[in-house]
Amino acid sequence: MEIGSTSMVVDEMARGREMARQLQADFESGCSADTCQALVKEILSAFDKTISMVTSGAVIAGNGSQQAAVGTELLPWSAGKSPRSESSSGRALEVQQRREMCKKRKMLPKWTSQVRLGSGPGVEGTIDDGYSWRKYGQKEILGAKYPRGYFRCSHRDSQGCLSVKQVQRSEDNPLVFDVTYRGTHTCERRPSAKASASASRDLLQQQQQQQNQDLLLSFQTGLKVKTEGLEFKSPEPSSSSISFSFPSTPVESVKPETLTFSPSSTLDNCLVGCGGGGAAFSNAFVSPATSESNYFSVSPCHQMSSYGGQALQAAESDFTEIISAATCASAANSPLLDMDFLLDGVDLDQEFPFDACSFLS
DNA sequence: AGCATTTGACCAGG
DNA sequence: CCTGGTCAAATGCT
Repeated sequence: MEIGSTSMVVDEMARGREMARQLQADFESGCSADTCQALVKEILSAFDKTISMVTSGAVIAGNGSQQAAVGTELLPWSAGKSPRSESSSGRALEVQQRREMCKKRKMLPKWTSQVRLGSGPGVEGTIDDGYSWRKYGQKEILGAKYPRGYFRCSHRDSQGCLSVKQVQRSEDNPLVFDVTYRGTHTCERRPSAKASASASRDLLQQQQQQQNQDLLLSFQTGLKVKTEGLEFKSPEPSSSSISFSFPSTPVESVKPETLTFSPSSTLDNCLVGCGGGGAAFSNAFVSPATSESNYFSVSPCHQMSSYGGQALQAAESDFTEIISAATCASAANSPLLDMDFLLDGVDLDQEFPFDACSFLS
């Protein structure tokens, strides 16, 4: 975690403002899409850095020299040993660290998303948003019909990433899950996300072209996302990957499903509609963690090589497992932004690799 | 064997 | 004291 000061935050915000001005000027003068996109990335990067500095607790308001050491250095896990294995002398320190950690967690930004899954007995799915999550607990909640699952970023130990999420099935609608995120990702995205998506695209082109055309048609028909409240639109969010799987019912019978991200408090609505009997969904906005080109993929085959076990388990019983791999990385990394994507015009052959191997089985 | 998940226990806050 | 959140040993899976 980058240790920041107030001045660093201000600098970063000023940089973002300057970029926005530049973008406005370029818009008026009719700049190229590439130039605008580059500026957008820079702006988002500046915002994200700012958020990271603030939410990491690395900034003490009013005095940059009094930076609190509440980054990874105070966390028990960053010490490389189990808190409970410490000696008695370390016990007090451990308790103190735990208190600090709890306080800090409460200060982390928190928002809730509602994820709606498609219906049908065969619904299963998983999301690859470039982040990996590890389940660290499940708890029966008083008065709640369904248990709550607790997930943390699997890079917590290695990179000190504090992002966590809670997944709980909605009582009103069993197909809807409330996903509460806390903390932004400070870890690097899995580099394999894009590569695996490309591989599946190639596979698609070689083996499943005809079947997928039907699926694509169906998907395009049902997949419509509206954009509101955003000055500049991007047809594809950055570095996100979506894996879908579909019920073994005819494609034509699949009704569009919608999932809604509704970040609370400081966030406006982040509404994303997904069609095609959608399972789970995630998206990622332009992230500071990666400067790579935008990528957006949808795969009806749930990429069994990587997530098969999880998907199968999910299919068996609790959809919580589906969400376990799912994350709204966009919200996790860029909670200040609202973005809906109009995908009708997107060339799905290029950008949405399908692998219908499991879908057809 | 290494990794992820499960689950009972522990802890802190209200 | 109760509850939600987290830990970590046990277990399962690849």
